[in-house]
Amino acid sequence: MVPTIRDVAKRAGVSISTVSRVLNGSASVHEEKKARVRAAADELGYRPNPAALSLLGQRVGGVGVLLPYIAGDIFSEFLSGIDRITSQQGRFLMVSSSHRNDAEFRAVLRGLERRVDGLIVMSTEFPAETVRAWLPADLPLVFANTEVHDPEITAVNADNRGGAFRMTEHLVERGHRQIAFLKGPDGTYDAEERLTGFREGLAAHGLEPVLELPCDFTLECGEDTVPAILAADPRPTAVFAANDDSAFGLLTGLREAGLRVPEDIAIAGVDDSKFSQLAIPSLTTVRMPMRQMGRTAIERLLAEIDGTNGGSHGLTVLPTELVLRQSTA
Amino acid sequence: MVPTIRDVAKRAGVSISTVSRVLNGSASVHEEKKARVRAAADELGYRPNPAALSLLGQRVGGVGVLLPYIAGDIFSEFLSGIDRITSQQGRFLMVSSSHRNDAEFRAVLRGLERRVDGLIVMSTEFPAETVRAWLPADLPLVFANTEVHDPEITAVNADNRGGAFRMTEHLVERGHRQIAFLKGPDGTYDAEERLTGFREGLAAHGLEPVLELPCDFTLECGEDTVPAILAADPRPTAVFAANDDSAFGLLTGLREAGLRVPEDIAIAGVDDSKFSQLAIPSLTTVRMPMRQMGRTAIERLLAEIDGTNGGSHGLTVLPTELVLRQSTA
DNA sequence: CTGAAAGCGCTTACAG
DNA sequence: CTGAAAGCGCTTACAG
Repeated sequence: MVPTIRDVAKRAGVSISTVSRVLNGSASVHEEKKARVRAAADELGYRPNPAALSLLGQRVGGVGVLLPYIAGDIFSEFLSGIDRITSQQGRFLMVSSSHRNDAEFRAVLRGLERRVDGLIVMSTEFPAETVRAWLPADLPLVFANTEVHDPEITAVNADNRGGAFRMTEHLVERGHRQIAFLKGPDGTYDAEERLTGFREGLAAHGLEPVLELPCDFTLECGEDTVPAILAADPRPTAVFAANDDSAFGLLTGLREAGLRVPEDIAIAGVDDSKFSQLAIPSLTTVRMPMRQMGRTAIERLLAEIDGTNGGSHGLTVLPTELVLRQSTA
Repeated sequence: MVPTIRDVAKRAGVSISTVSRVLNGSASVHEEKKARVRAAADELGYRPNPAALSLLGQRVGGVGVLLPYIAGDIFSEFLSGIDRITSQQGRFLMVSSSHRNDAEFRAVLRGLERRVDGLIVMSTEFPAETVRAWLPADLPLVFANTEVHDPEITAVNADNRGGAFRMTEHLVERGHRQIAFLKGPDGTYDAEERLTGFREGLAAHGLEPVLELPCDFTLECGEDTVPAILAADPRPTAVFAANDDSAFGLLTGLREAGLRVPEDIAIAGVDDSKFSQLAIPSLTTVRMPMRQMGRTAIERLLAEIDGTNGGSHGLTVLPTELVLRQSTA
């Protein structure tokens, strides 16, 4: 069996209180006993039971992360930004995902909330205020990439809208007037923001959207959309896809249809995923700072947990960056 | 404050024992009280404190996953294979990674072991027997993609060696005699297995390796290796890279050097990562069944946790599959 | 300096 | 059927 504090006490010939004091350094203890306790604990490989600590209201040392879904290199960037810092601090990470409806979402939340010191939630489906209300008011909480209005809520977003806006301007500046948009999943925060940025970008130049096509961030739907794009009249000279994956799908579909990118049609995406520089042609895109978003989120969460944030809440918006490559050259 | 069983008892006008019995259905309770307890628990939003349950030796409901590192679409496939099943069962997932040396590895293990009902460990650096010895003997444990010899250990691997063997044969059959190999990180299980498969594949045809180049599974090292390949005498007519990412790096570097793939030099990888079919030329590769590996690992772990595995341990080797595309055509 | 005792939130024999 | 009590592994006043 796993040794308890009682085993250590017995072996060291002291009371469990003394063991506790030595191991936590919480009070002065006779040097000799101190040494005996340390030795006993070492020999037994004693480690306090986290459940007992947590019952006493101590920190559990864990941080929960809730993602829209685990798969995807974009999210693993985000996660590794968090993981680097938590594992450095000896904290552990609880990761959960796939919450399609609010019942599922709340179930996952319930499983997480009592087991961690704080939570990072990336919710593209529910606004921060809604999720906040599902959780105990005293649970440290940071949102990422989530719709938020209440300034009391701590959150870090990327400038989805601004990035899409500037990408649209870039296309206009390159002479495009018929620009189609490949949408992300309906009702999804980042997808909607990008669409809005696109529309605003066009409007800023007195243009109207010619074509807004439904898609869902996947390669497949990008590829499937090609016929609709080619059939459009007037046919768009550029397509701005709401993410890189669907842009890759476009690239493939267009090549199969015998079109050249960017000569016949320009393509742009959002994410700057690993392959965007490798694609042929390489993909012009809006870089989403996922790793930095993870880092910022965990830093703000830890500050909140440790009470060192001085009550500073509110939204941090990380800048996005235009990455110009061959697909719009 | 979060309501406790005591609050529910008070509200329902019964003892905490009765509350416990009602909520667990562990004994028959007067119907009327039952209803009162249920109502009180509902109104209060009562949920048992997982720490208390865990102190009593009950299952905590969690599964830990230890990965070499979190980033990478390959691992997120693995994770999502696990996550699908755990979240279906209302279990939670604790994920950890980045263990560069054994001290770090053991620290992560310690953080995990008491907080979960079982553990899935993907250890490319330490053999299963070693990791096993670092953990309590009674902790349900499944290894994935890890060197293992002891038949008592439950593990699921992909047939790295066989896949590399067949890929090598494929290259030989396509007429290549000067085949270079781009290695993975030294001392890493899957990388070593692939190298072995390569050598055995050559040997089976009476060939010798002409060039085995150090690399570390990254795009960058793949690209950086190109000069060495071009400088080799005799120059290889094919390069087999230990993973897709380094193969993509090769593709880029070779194109920049003005070589055509596969006409001037054939390229193959391992993984069948998302982008391999999108690359130009599309990449011939060995498909690693990461999602299935995750699914199998979690299924075997849950069987072990629930004691429904009938004591069946041992290694499952999932087949890998040759995916022939343009880069070796 | 140090031990006995209370208590964190629960479950489960043990008595009724 | 139901409550009081013990106990899971710890920490922390409380007395010495």
